[in-house]
Amino acid sequence: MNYISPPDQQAYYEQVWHLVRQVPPGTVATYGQIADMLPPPPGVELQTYKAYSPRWVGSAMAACPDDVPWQRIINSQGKISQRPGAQKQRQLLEEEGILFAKDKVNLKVYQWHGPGAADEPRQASLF
DNA sequence: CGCTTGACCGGAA
DNA sequence: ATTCCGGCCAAGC
Repeated sequence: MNYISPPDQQAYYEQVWHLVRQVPPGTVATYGQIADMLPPPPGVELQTYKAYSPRWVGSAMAACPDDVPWQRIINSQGKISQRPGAQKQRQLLEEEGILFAKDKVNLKVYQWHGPGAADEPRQASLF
């Protein structure tokens, strides 16, 4: 299988973690979605970024600190990618109230819409 | 030093 | 719906 890594892996991972920490309980985001919310690192062509960034997000999840809700990141099909620990991920999501139908969640219902989206708690307006 | 192995995704067949 | 393919790196053994 092909693979490439971001130029500054650590810096990129930290951006991913920062974003994932904002995903609220009871909602999910996809690897590709998280990747698309971040800018391509310096020197990475957009095309290259689009091709590999979802996997970079996956790698970031594999190495994330304990305070990152890694379980809320699933694949673009609404399923939990096969790996050791997948069962626990599903359990954690179900504990947050997410329902699975035939091993997949309905993204139209549970997908996070990004920072500042309508379903997000928000700080009071500055005006 | 030389393998092996990765939390992905969209389009084509 | 399902399988296959390209994308072409770096850490760990």
